[in-house]
Amino acid sequence: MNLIDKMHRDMAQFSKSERKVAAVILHDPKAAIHKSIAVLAKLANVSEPTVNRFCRRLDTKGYPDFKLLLAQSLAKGTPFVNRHVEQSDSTAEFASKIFESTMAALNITRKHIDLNALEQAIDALSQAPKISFFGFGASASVAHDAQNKFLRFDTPVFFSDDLLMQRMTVTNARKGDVVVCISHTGRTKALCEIAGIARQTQATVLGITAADSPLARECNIVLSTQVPEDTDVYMPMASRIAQLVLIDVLITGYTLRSGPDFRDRLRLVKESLRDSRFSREDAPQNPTDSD
Amino acid sequence: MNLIDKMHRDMAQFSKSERKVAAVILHDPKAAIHKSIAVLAKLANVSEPTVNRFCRRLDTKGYPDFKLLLAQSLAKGTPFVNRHVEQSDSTAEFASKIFESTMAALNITRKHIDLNALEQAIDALSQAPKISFFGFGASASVAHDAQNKFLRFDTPVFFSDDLLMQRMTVTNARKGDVVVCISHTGRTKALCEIAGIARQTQATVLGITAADSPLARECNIVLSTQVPEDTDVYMPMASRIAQLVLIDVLITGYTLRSGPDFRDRLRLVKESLRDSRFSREDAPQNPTDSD
DNA sequence: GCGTTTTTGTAATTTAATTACATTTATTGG
DNA sequence: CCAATAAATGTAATTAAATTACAAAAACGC
Repeated sequence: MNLIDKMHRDMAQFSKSERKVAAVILHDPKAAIHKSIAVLAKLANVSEPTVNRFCRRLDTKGYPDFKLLLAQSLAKGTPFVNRHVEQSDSTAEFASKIFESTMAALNITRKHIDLNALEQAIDALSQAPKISFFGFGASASVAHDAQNKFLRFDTPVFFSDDLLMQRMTVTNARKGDVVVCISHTGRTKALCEIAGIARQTQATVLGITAADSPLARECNIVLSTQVPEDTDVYMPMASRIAQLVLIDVLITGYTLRSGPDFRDRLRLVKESLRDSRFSREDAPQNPTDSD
Repeated sequence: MNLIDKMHRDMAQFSKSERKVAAVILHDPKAAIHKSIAVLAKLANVSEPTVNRFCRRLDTKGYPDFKLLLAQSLAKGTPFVNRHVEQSDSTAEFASKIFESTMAALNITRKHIDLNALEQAIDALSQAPKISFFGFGASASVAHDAQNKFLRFDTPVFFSDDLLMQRMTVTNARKGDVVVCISHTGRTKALCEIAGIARQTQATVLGITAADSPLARECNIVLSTQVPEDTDVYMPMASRIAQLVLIDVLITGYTLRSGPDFRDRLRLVKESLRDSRFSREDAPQNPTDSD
């Protein structure tokens, strides 16, 4: 476990002097790893053995070992954090922030993924006679993207951003069909309605949305994208990426479950794209590319 | 820079004894960080000062400092790597692999981003009387997504997946207009053609594509997505995510450059979406959501 | 308030790391 | 091939750092 978290957690159990040591270290852990036990003791106004005892209390072999673990905690600790873009940011700064926020969002989504729901979702998709994708606004393009991916298989796939078309399609869903509803907030009325209609047709409704949202309650299976609320400053960015990667996971599961036969067909579809593009100068044609 | 990589890189310049030290450390770096200088010296069959000198050669303050940096290198080391999905993977396994590969791709793209090109791109977009997005296949949905984002501003934006529409639009481009061409491979013939036409109209052609590709050569500004070739096993996944995040960076830059006035307008657009969704039970309405 | 336990500090000890210097080993010009 | 020189390595001494043992002080219960 992370040493810094541990220090925060055990703070209550520390003695007065130990708390002083912890405070100095936590104030600037990066600097602390370059201090000797004597310097640190002086900064905390305690004796050297107190610092040593403090290290032992945190299950380290001694001060040098403690510094080593602290250094590792710092290096590992929260690799990517969500950082807000500021008006004053340089191009390099806000670019980095956006990349890191996105990576942080993916990391969180990965950690909180409900494997059970994921398996159910892949099962349902694998056996579905028909699959349709719904979403509005930014989620519409996620739905569109999902359709593109599933088009490579021979299961009929539907997507439209037209409300009437959507309602018509979903009304005709049959048992076993999968209706995928995508929404970051899970509070888009039109989409909840679609999900509701789908439920009545006995189709399997799969939500890629916020847990415990109105939409989630309409769904049979929910894959939640637990992206922190404040991730998207001006518009949904990281949350949408998380949705897309979830779709990637779904289609990978679908492909794996379809077995080698289907994967051969997939390769054929890709090879059919060859003529539409320039050949590579330096390397053999790669049939896995597709744009 | 990573100490371990550094050791590998500088191996040739090391002296005989230094190489012995390096070998022992590299053989099991994790164990090395818990050894004293005496133990390490004995293992490498060299004297203690030789180990010390070795540390200094790697620009560390001494042996303890070296161990600290080594520990950090180990903790940090390749946080996310591209790992292939195998037929035998469990759901948890391939899900993790996809998430990590995507994060790895983003990490690489972030590192290799050409800040100069990025600034030029944002400048061009900020001043463009008209912006259009082009892409085929998987990149079409990226282009579509880009259009969605830019629609929130009052600059005219165009996107279509119809080849004729695209050609018509691009033919009418004026100087200052920005034509954004998106392709993972950069070898899609139709897109290169579009880019070529755009160039003749004196519009600024911005490519989000592979460096040194046929498409890249047609562009005025290139933002390259340096995703390893083998990232996308069955279909473009990580590369497309990288493109999307690049779009996010572009629009953020665009928004920042537009100043506070435009950002107010953006908020108004978002607030206009309120009625279309359910209110939050537990928290105030968040005007930044939009799907 | 007194005995007990816990906490903290002082001083001594041990261990580790570094420096200064000597020796060996390679390198080059004649 | 052999000095002369430079580079590399090791030995021993020095210094710095960390730990231990023990004593003093503070906190706690009765």
